[in-house]
Amino acid sequence: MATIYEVAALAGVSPATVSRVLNGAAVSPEKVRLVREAAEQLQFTPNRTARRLRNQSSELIALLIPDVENPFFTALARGVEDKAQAAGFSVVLCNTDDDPAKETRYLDIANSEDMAGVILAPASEDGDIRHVTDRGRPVVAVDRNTGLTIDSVMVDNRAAGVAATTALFDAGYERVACIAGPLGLEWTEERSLGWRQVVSKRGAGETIDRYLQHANYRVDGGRAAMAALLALDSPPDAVVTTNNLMGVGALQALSEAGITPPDFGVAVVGDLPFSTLHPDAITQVHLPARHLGTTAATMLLERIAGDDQPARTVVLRADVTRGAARPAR
Amino acid sequence: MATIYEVAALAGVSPATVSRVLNGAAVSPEKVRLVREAAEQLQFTPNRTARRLRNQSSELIALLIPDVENPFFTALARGVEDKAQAAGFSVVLCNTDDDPAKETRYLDIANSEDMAGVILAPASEDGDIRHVTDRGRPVVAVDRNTGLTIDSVMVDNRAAGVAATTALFDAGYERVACIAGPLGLEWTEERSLGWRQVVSKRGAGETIDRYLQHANYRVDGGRAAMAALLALDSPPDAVVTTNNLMGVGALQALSEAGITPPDFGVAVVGDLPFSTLHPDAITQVHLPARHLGTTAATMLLERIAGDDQPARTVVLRADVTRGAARPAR
DNA sequence: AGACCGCAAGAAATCGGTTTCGTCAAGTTA
DNA sequence: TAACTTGACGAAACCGATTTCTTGCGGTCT
Repeated sequence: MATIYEVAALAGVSPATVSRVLNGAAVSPEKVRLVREAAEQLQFTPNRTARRLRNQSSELIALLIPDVENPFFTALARGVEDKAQAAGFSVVLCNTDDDPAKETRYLDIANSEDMAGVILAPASEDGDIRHVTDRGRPVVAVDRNTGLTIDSVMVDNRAAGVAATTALFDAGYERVACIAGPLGLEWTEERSLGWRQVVSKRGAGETIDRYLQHANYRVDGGRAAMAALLALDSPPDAVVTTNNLMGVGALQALSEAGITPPDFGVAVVGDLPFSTLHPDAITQVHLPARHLGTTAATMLLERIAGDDQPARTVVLRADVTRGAARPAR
Repeated sequence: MATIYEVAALAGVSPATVSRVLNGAAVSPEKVRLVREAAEQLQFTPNRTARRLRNQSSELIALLIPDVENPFFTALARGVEDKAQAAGFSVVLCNTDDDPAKETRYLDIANSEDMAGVILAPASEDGDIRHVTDRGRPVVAVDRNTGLTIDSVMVDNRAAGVAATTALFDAGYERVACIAGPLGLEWTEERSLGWRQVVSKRGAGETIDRYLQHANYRVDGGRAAMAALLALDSPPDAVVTTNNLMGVGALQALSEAGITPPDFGVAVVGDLPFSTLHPDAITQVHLPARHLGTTAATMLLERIAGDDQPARTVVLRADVTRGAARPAR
């Protein structure tokens, strides 16, 4: 690994001059040429560690997400990456597993690695985000809220729940259930509130609470909840799931019971990844995952560039592709 | 951000002593206590950049994969992460998009960031991996081969192709087609060779070449290829796809044509992510993605620890879950 | 012609740790 | 008691960039 000193020696100048050439400060054309040639010849790449120690900042952005295996978050990551790349930043992807301890660990790393900024889908509301913001490092929250007043990019979850549920009623279903995530997570509560709001107007009454299932927000949870719904005395004829994975689980359970949409209405808040179903059998409320990422990255880059206006919150809306109408009996 | 100097001043010792306490060198119990207290009081976290500059290495592992949105690679990433975490290393996930230029860029970054090592699913055989290995930084290739003799963890692709095809014949299908990736990629060629090997023994003869479709290895490619197969004069009654995404595409095309497995046999080399189908309708050759990751990470960590035995190649085998038999006509 | 300004470029300080080297004191051996 | 070993620990070098400080040269203004 050639150093700036070796380049300087070969070019017959001082290290300072080499640095100036590299960073575009004033140097005579003659020496610029000498330095360029020497750098070329030695295949010189500046050592980022040394540079960072001096500059106290790097071109690294940390992206903390709960689960790399969830397509929603990978799409978001792609969005972040695209914007970051274009601005000359690299993205470090970190898995928090929704574990506040892991999250804290990564935030500490972001600090001691002198990262330029952090984009965070927070595991909990009371994470140690302060560790980072206190040091003046910009942080943007994405998809979920923090307790702090920092830049954030959210989805209108209530509206998403409303849209999913409305689509099912419009398609002719009458007993619309909901598979929601665990209590205490804002995003899923908001979406199921959207469902409740529509059902209380257009639904069959009475049954609301029996038709609301809480599950862990993964595939197996959705599957179990769907099975439970089907086992009810008067089962629903349609279901809304508050995220993509539970949607997959619900469809699996239906498939195992020999039922295929649109015989049973299904609306998913989120995209069904790699679905092999006929695409318009199902209502999908497409969460703008990638857009969430690009927006967050843009905001973060602005902060890194020195923008210090008050914290902003951007709320994006989901758009819906409606599934088929309920077939006549 | 407190520095080691401030801690030293507060504790009334030299920075060297603080460093020794932190790194477990011999220091008198009394001073250890003083330093510990000072560090605690100042919330001292060592600056990783400075440490790295001195040590010329970090606890960072770069993982270069072609596509974070492909579940195969995210599962692999999880495997790497689990092992790395346990050993106190952090993983930096990088998307190469199968673009040799991006790959080179990230390899350069791995170098100039003084990363401890690299796990690489190579975009091409002639990438600039030398940049890294030449500097003595350990590199493990995973899933795909490089031209170089370095540690690598592979899948027995031929056997996977054979297993998928055999399962279909065993299930009673007679005209088994293959949807393969583009020519020139070893993994897909090997898998389709496995298919060819079985078909030439058990197949209907003649038609082999017409039943082999090449597509880009993504969902849309698989879908188009399946559509093309269905449009043949004497269409196949089953298909093998050489990866997961093309499998999804093929199933979509079938679904659009109103055909559902097992009426048409489908075997996928790879796992169908988030499948909503009845699970045993389809043959899946489960590639050990996560295991690939843990194995690669283990090998890399050994190298980082100083192991310098000759390059090893580990070949993992896939296991099969067989789909349903072909229904009688 | 002498004072002044501007610019290129080298010397040296700096970032914050780790590590070598040297010193000094306490303990050991002859 | 003198010579020697051992261990704790401070001073200073070091990692490789960037940046400030300083110097010296050439040109301009009066």
